[in-house]
Amino acid sequence: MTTAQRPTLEAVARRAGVSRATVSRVVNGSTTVAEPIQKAVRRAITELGYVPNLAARSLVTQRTDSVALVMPEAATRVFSDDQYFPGIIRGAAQELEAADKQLVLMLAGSPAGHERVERYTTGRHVDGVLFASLHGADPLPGRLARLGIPVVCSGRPLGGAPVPYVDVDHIGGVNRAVQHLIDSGRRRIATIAGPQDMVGGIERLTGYQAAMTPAGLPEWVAYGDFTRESGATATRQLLAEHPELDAIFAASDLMAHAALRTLRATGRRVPDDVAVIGFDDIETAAYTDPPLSTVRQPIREIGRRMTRQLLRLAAGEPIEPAVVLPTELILRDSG
Amino acid sequence: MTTAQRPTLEAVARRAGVSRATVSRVVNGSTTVAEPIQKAVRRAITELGYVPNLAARSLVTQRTDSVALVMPEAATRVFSDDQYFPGIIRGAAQELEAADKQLVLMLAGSPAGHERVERYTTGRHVDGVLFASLHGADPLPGRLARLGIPVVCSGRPLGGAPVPYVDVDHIGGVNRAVQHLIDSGRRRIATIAGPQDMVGGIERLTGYQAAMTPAGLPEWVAYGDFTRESGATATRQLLAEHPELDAIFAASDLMAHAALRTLRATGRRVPDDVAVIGFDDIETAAYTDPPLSTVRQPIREIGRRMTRQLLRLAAGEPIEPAVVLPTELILRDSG
DNA sequence: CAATGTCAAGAGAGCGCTCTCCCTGGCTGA
DNA sequence: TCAGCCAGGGAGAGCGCTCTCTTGACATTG
Repeated sequence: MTTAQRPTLEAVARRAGVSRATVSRVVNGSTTVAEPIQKAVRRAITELGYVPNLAARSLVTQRTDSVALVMPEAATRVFSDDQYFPGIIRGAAQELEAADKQLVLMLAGSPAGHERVERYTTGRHVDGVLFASLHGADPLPGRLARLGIPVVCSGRPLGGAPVPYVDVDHIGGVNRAVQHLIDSGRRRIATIAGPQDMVGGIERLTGYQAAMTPAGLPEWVAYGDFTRESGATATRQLLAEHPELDAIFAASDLMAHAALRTLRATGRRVPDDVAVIGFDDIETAAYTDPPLSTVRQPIREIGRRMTRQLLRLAAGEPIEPAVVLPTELILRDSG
Repeated sequence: MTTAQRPTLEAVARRAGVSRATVSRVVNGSTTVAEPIQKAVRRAITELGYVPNLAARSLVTQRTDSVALVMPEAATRVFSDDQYFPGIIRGAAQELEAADKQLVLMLAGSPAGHERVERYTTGRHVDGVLFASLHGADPLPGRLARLGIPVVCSGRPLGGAPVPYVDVDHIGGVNRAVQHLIDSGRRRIATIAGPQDMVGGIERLTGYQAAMTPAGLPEWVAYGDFTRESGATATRQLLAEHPELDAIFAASDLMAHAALRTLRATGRRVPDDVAVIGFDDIETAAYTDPPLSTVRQPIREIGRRMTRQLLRLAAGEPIEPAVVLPTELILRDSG
């Protein structure tokens, strides 16, 4: 417990011999305060160690200077060792720091968590809400948008809610990757697709098809959920159904990593017998055996752009409804 | 922009035909309100969609119902693919959710960031502060504690500030790991130590020494900063100085992973020629080649316990100044 | 030289909530 | 019967800040 009461505007004003209003003006950077008075006020502020009470400020300004970052992922995937969420967090934190706003992190894995997020965000306890990686057609972003609360999603929201989003060019990136496999002579190219209730999962599969169909090649698909375990299962399944396959595109690096191991366990050499390309370019990708070729997506940049869009929205500025960032094919040794 | 003004206590009170005070009592769960009135108030609340204004509440209660989680790591290491921070975040988020409090995330990598954290936390904008993984002897936790602001650190704070903390048994875990190497016949055991300005780095080295010295074995130390790059460099250095080494204990799994690869690149077999044991038990550890033996630390549990301690502190309850969680030796194939 | 304009600074009204009184009325017990 | 006592509910004073409105001092103009 502090014994010393925190100094208030009033105290600063008395000490500087001015009114509360003037101190407020100085604190908030108004230019209409004469130089000597500004100096006196600032001195009083440092002498007293004055820090504005944000609750009081919020009460009158109707702003909170904080934004929520919601991660509605199932607990298993969030924070597995893929770096999606940490990347988004860093990008967002960086932009918010520049804007001097706070980042409130909310995990909405459980139904209770989701309800809590809803209560909190609809209660306008934040100036805006960032959604990282929606699952399925969550109605919450649309509902918030309709309430007039600024919202930006990472990844195009399924269900067609008119919510601004930032995403990467999944289709183009995967298309290039699969085209590269075709160009290097592969003809029996399978894919481990991601979950089909997430836009990333859907579009990466579309990208695969967009390269395979025009080439007249057979499309072999197994489904995973982006994790290593699911990647191993899917690889075994593909090998059982199509033992002659000579390449695999996996919709995540974790699944690609598992494919690498599973292929080796069955005596296949990578890339000699089977080429493998992943998606994400996680840190580990450069350290697999062999190093993994992959489609890089600029995760931090997604977080940054989302935040910038949100801040504009909150400031009442118009923004484009969709920002799509480029992906890049990183060729290492696996394919 | 919302056109509809948010309903206030006043509005609910009018609708329910009671006073503001009574509504407040119902909202805050006072028992001294008669059943029928409670019902009426609750109905008015749902009908109007009333959500309390937290700023207004904070202003009078002097609580914010939020706690800050500060990550003062250098940008390079935070959120590399080791799972320390995500783990802490999840653990903390989980406990805070149960207590219905918010998690405010602050990255204090840069000097500006650190200054921002200081301003924010000393300004009492949160009910308590969690520090994850201090670097060096940061004076901030001690300063906050002296201001009467609840603080809990992950890892014993260097510099001897009397701040409660939650840590794992680094020394015991490493000791067991190195002892295991000795027991399995290794005699030329080197270590890749972590940064010596972090308590984890220091104590893991101590653990190594605590096993080696009594056994009368030579102590070979190279230093890294927990990252893969530093692990590779350290391994090369150790091999140059002691080509005859037959085991390496690395103070992080990332460094151990790099050691695995570097050893293989020099033609050594793991574990036949050189055994390797890491620390952390990150997800990737089970997927290295060969799968990595390591000392597991319960990261999520650290986050949970820190938060529990903090909440107790904030509630004015007494807590033990240090909580030390056990570590566990996980034997896979590398050593 | 009076009238007007300009700009800096103060006064004061809330923002939406909690919480401490204080009042009311229905019961109890002597 | 009536004082005495609660439990339940209302009144009202702020919490610390922002912001509009107003005042006051001085410069400018006809």
